[in-house]
Amino acid sequence: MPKTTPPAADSPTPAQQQRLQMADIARLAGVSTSTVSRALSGSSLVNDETRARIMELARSLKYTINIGAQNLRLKQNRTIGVVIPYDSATRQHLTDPFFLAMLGSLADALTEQGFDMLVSRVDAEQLDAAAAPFDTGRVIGVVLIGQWRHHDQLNQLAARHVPMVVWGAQLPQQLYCTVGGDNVAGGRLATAHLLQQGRRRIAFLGDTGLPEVAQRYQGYTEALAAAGLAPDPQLQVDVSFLPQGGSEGVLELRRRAVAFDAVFACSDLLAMTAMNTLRQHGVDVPGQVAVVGYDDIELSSYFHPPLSSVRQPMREAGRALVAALLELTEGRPAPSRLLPTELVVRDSSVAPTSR
Amino acid sequence: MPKTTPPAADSPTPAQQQRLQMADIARLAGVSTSTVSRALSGSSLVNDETRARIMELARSLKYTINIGAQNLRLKQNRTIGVVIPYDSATRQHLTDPFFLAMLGSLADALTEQGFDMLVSRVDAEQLDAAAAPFDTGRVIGVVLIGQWRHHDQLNQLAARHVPMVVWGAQLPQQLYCTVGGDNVAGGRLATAHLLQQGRRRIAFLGDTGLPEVAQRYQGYTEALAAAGLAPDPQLQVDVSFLPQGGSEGVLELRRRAVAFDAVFACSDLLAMTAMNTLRQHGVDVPGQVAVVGYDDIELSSYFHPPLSSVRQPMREAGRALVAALLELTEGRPAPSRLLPTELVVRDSSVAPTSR
DNA sequence: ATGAAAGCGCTAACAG
DNA sequence: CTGTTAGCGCTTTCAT
Repeated sequence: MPKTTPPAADSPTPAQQQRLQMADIARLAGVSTSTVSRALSGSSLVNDETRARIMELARSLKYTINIGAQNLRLKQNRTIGVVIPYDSATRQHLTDPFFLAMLGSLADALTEQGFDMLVSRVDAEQLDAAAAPFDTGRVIGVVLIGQWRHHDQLNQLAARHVPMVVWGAQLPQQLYCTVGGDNVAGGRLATAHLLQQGRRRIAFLGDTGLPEVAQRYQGYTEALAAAGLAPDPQLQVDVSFLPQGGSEGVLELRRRAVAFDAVFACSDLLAMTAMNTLRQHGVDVPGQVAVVGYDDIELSSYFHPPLSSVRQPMREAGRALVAALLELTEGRPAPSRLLPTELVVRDSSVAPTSR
Repeated sequence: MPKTTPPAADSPTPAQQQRLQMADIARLAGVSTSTVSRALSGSSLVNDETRARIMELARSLKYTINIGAQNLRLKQNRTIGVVIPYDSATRQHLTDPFFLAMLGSLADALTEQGFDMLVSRVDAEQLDAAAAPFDTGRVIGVVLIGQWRHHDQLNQLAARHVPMVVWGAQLPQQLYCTVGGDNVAGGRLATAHLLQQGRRRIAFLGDTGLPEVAQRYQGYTEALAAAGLAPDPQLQVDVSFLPQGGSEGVLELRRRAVAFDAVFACSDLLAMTAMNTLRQHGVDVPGQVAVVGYDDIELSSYFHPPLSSVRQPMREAGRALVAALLELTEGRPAPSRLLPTELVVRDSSVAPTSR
C-alpha cells in the first residue's frame, strides 16, 4: 500500500502554501512521477487508461505543472519583456494614451501566440537596464516601446546579442531591429492635406531631436517642396511629448509673432492642448487655424472639434513587434519593418467653407 | 591549472545562447560555485578580497544569476500578476484610459517594491482563468482590475486561496479583498455639486448592474434625498462603459422625452461622448445641461469645455493594491480598503452666469 | 508501458 | 573562510 502522507503537513514559511506537486499526483495515482509527467504532456508512451486517470486526478485536484521547474529542466521560457522607458527629466508617467494602446496591442498579440508579458519601466537615460529581465533569464527577449534619443545605447544592447525589437524609426547604422509607422509618409500626408485645404503657413510642433519626429518633419518638408514651398524654421517648435507641449508650442509661435494658418502636431495630445490654447486666444479652429495630430488615439474622434490625425496601425504594430522578436529569439535575423500610416480627416483640419 | 573550457562551445538549440553560468564564473575565479553564490549574495562568510574579485569578474562578464533557478531553489518569487478582464461580449480592448492609468500606477508601485509585473488579459466570463499564472507558480499573487458582474467567481477564487486583490467595490459576503474608490461618496459629491449649481433634473449614465456603478447611484440618490428630492427612474440609463455609451445615453433620454438639466456620467469617456451628442443636438454645455464625469483622466482637463470629474487617487490606488496583495502572500489577512474620492470642478458643470 | 536515476542552475547545510 | 553534497520540481534517457 503506498504511503498517503498528505503533502507536507507542516507550514514553515507562511508564504509557502504547500502546493500540490507532481510527486503527490504520482502517489495518489499509484504510479511514478515519470508516468505523470508523460501523461500530462500527452505522451503516447503511456497507457490510455492510465493517462486518463492521471489527467482526471490532476484536473480534479487543480494540479498544474510548475512552470519555473519545467522551464529550468527544459531550458525554455515563454515570457517576453515589454519595456517602457520613461523620461527621467520629465518623469513622464506613461501618460500618453498611445503608449498604453501599444501595450494593449502587444498584450493581445502575445496572448494570441501563447506568450506571457512581463512589463517593466526603465529610466530612458539608462536603457541598458532594459536588458535586465533578459540577463536574469526571466524573458527570452524584449520589446522596447520608444527609442527616444538613445540610438547608441540600443546599438550597444544589440551588440550584446540581447534579442530586442524597438518601436521607433529606422536609423542609419542601426544594429537593432525596429518596427514603426512610416513617419515620413505620415508627415507628408498630414502636410499635403493641409496644403490642399489651402493652408500655406503650417506650424510643426515636435522635437526634431527625436528620430520619429525628425522623420515626420522630413515628410513635412517634402510635402512643402512638392507644393513649391520652402519650410520656414520659425514655424517649427521643439516641444516635448508632455501634454502641455501643445500649449507651449502655440505660445512660442505667438511670441515669435509668426503668422500661421495650420498646425501639424506630433501627437494627438499635443494637438488637443494646442487647440485649447488657440481657442483661449480667440483663434477659431479650423476656421483660422487647421490642426492635424498624430497617432489617432481613440479620444481624437470625440474631441471638439473632432481631430484629424495620422493613424498608425496599432493591431498590426503589436503583431509585427512580436513576430520580429520571435524570429530573433529563434536565432533568425529580423528585418526592420515600416508600417503604413493613413490620414484620418475630421473637422479640425477642414474649414466649414470648404466642406 | 584549472580547465578553461569555454562555456559549452556547441550551439545545439538556436534559441539557447550559451549563457554564462555560475560554474563558469567559479572556474574562472578558481573557486567553487558555493563561494561564487555566497560572494554574489554578499555573504560575510567569504573573504573580502575573494568577494571583490568574484564580483568584479561577474560584472565584467555581465553575468547575472538565473532567477528561475534561484527561485526554484529558494522557493521564492518576486513576480505578481496583473489581470485585466475584458468583456467578451463587447470584446472591449483595454480601451478606457482609466484602466491604462491603473496599469501605470501598478507598474510604479511594484517597481518601488522590487516586484515584477506579469500582465495578462482574460475573458471576464471566465475569471477563474485569472488564477492560471498563480497556479502554475509564475506569480505569487494576482491583482485583478475590475470586478464587473462576477462577484461569485471571485469568491470562488478566494475560496481556493488564490492570493488576490480586486480593484472594485466592497460587497456583502465578499471573501476576497478589494481596494476601490469610495463610490458612494463620489456619487454624492458629484450630485451635490450639481444640485448646488441649481440643477434639479440630473440624469445618471451608467449600468447599475455593476457594483461600482450601483454604489455611485446610491450616492446620487443620497444627495438627492438630502436636497429633498426623489430619484426619477426615467433619468437613469444603463449604458456600457464603451465610449459610445455616452451618446446612446443622451439619445435614450431624448427618446424618453424626459427633461434634464444635468448629466452625471460614470466615466469621463461617457461624459465626453455625452457632451458631444448634446452639442450635436444644439444643447449648450454647461449652459443648458451641466456635466460631471468620473475618474478624472488626464484628458478631461483638456476637453472642451474642461470636464468636471470625480477623481480617484491613482497613485495611492496602485500602492494600496500592491500592499494588500503582499499582505496576503505573507499569509496575513488584508482588509478591504476604501480610497477617498474628490470632485474636481471645471467648466462643464458650472454655468457661466454662476461663475 | 513504466520506473530509477540523472540533472537543469542554483543555494544551504555540513564538514573541514 | 571554503568545498562537498544534496535537492528545489520537473523531464528524459536508459533499463526493464
